[in-house]
Amino acid sequence: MGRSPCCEKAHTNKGAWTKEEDQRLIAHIKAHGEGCWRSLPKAAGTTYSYLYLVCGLNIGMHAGRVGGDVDSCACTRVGLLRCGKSCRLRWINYLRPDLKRGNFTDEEDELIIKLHEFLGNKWSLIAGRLPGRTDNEIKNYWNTHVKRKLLARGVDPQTHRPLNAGTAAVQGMHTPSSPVVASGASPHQLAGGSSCSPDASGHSSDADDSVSLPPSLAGNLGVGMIDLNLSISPPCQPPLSREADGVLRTGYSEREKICLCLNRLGLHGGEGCSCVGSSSSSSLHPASSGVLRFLDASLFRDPKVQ
DNA sequence: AAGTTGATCAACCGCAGTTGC
DNA sequence: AGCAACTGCGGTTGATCAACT
Repeated sequence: MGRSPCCEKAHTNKGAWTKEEDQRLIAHIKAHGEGCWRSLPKAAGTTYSYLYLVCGLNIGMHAGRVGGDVDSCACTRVGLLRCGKSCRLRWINYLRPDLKRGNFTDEEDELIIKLHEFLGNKWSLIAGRLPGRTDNEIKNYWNTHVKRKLLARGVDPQTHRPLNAGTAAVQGMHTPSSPVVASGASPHQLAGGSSCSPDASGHSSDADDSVSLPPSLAGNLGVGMIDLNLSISPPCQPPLSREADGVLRTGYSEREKICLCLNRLGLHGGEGCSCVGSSSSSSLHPASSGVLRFLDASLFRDPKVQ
């Protein structure tokens, strides 16, 4: 069976959040930051994060330890008895100040459809490409609106194939379970480079950072290149670094990029990398047939960490 | 006006992956 | 290395509201 619940059922509220609970959560996060539910108190034996979060609104820790004197704990006075998981969800899906409210635009609709075609039900990845939208929101929107929209178009919302067409009719198409990626790469790995905005021309500023699509698929999507960088907004700022020649440059160095040579991860130019010797970082990688070459190091940074 | 049905979406649950001891 | 605990994700549920009968 699965893990035990993240928190004790006793002493926690469930169901809809009240305004007061929202305010307390917002105040706590403003004071301590989002990361608070991760940071456990170390000094008091076996503890649970929700206890820290709950009581962090007031005195710090829920009676010191699980099984402690709950009645004497400020939690009971604070009145926000929520499991940390629930707090996180409430914050991410509802209280975060950068959330976009209101209906989805047609552009967002189409982007969701395209991303879903590539990624399947990877709602968090899709949400990462729609600033201000949450995975939960997109998931709900997909299930209530987009599915129907696609069915009305005669498209299977799961496979993105025509509902009554044979497989041969859409050769070159792929499904989320058989994505068009470099061999050995999963849909999760179908990522471009930095999350920097496209330049004024509307193209990615670095050809390496986009994913080339086979003509059949590109035609279907109505695009030639689609930027599938899946890092979470805000857009990255490539680091400023001083190179060996003493000159300050921005951007990621070749060795900061994760190389997919030989279908394994490693540093570009490192052991097993067959890129070495290629004249330019923009040249197509022989192992990836140009579909996917690098996962930029920025993808592995915690976007919340500035 | 009351009851029923359908749509929407916030919140919960369980699991997998990750982290820290 | 192994285990316990945490985090984050996707699937599902259930409360609420609007439209309809």
